[in-house]
Amino acid sequence: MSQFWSANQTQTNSEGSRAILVANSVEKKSDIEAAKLATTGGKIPVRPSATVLKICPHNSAVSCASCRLSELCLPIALNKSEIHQLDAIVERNRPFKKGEHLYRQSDEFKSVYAVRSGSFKSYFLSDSGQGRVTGFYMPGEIIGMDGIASHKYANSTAALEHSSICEIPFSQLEKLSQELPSLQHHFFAIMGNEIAKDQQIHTLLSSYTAEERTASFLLGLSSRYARVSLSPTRFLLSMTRGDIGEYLGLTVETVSRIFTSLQKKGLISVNNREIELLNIENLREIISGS
Amino acid sequence: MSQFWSANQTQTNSEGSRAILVANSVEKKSDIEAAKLATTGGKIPVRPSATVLKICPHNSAVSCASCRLSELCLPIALNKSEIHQLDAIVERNRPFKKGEHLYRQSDEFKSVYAVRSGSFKSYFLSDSGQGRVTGFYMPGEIIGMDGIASHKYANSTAALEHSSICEIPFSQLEKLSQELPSLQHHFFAIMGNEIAKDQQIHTLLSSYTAEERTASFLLGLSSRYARVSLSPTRFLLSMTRGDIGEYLGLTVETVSRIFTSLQKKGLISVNNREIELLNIENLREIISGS
DNA sequence: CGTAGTGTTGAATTGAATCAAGTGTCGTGG
DNA sequence: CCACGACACTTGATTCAATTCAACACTACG
Repeated sequence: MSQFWSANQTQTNSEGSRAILVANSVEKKSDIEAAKLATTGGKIPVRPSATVLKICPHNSAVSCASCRLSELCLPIALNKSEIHQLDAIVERNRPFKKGEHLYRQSDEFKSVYAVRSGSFKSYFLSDSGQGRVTGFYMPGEIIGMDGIASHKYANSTAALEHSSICEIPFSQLEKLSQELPSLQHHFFAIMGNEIAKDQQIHTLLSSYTAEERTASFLLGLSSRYARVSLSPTRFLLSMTRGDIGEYLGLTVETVSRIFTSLQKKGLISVNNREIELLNIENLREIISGS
Repeated sequence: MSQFWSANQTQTNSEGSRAILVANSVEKKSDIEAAKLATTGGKIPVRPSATVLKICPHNSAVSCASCRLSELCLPIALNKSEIHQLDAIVERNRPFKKGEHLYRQSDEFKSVYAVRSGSFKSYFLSDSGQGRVTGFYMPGEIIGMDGIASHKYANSTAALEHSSICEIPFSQLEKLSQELPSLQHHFFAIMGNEIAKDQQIHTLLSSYTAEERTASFLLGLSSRYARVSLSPTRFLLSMTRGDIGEYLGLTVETVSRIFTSLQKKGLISVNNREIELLNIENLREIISGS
């Protein structure tokens, strides 16, 4: 039994416990089994659940207060009563199937979304029809801020695997931010972070080689997996090589070639969507040695 | 007498009036002459000035209420009394000389800045010493939002020409946003706009050719000049070819070559830093034909 | 079980980088 | 005010990293 983690999985800390195996396979497990897996050894205490349903990572009945992502997502820095107020405006939609769209380019902007489980990609379609991936989103991350200024989403966003999200109507978020200074502060920070991140990618795209971009991408994923308590060294890619290429400004073929070349160098191990980072130090050196 | 406009210049609408000639030359004109130029035919009414000094584009005595950029910059959508409150927290610093730094990478984040005149570039220095330009900023635009999340600026920012700015201490901006819903709303919009803009550049860098990037850059400058009532077809570049290259992910040589090639095609006319867009339609076609 | 989508690998091509040599421009100090 | 030096820009020849084209293998799913 292999051990590659996707953002759909609940990784545990105790050695004895195990986790769900393959991306998108969650639904194939029985609720009972999923419950057993998820309740053993989780870092963040989960409210004793009335029904097993509560445990499924796509379950829409979790409140912000009980969500295991609460310390990464919007509720950070809010106190209990404030979280309760936030909770009231969050809409927990039905899960999204792989390929389903959260919204499409130039749809009217209404909400931002927090990823609860799974993952999403945003992409921009140019007039000439070809698309470019502008971002990947993992649990705890916020989607849709590109629509705030123009009241229309600038990108389309689709689920990469079976995923679930929390919808936060923006006008209500604004209203609440007016009442809760720490929410306003935190949302400014979230947007500032998005800006800083986008500028890093600007640097990456304008000066890094294909190998540097790819190494940087893998390390980025790694630390984002770590953030949600999944293994930073072994994980499943939810996106295709094509998606990665469109994101990094490379072709599918180049991405594939770089993966095999990094493997030959002993830095990573690739098997389809399964990635293992064997030597994070040397991966870092690839980037700084530019 | 040529007619190329820089962000330092005050362009007027009436045909009879003239404007200051060359970038960075403002200080060489007498205050009297500058005053005469600036007061004739300006679109936005300027308060009758007690001293001629008021007219200089770098003059720090202008209030938000009287600033000709007020409808582009932060005060947008604020009413008179609100603008007054904003005014109270804005610090109008001494002008910056060409090359002077507003802040440096990893300085403690304290303020965001609104460009009042001139222009700035932000750039990121990697460990390996080489820098990459992450953005250019023109009058009415906001600088420094990359520092909000981490409390440290992620970039360095320097003046490209003699320039002046309004400093807005961020903690005070937050406090005021708490009181003025429309300020909060507008600042969310400004940040959202920065995010959308950065994602556009992501697309540009990951799929456009050198020619497409350059055309897109020129058209972008053009519409930003138009925003501040300067000619969208004739302007002076305040940045070097090297800066442009670092921004677009190209080398100096390539930028230079593309400029001459676009000139040969009759789309633009280049003379040093003087740019004229001769055929905006065809420039647009270069981009969409990707 | 077949088909569409995804991934790999190789060979040829090419757009932009690099290397190199020059001219042009600006600001400074004599 | 001019001469100098540093920087900015241009142009050409060569190289190279990544794309393109092409053929094939794998996988996953109805």
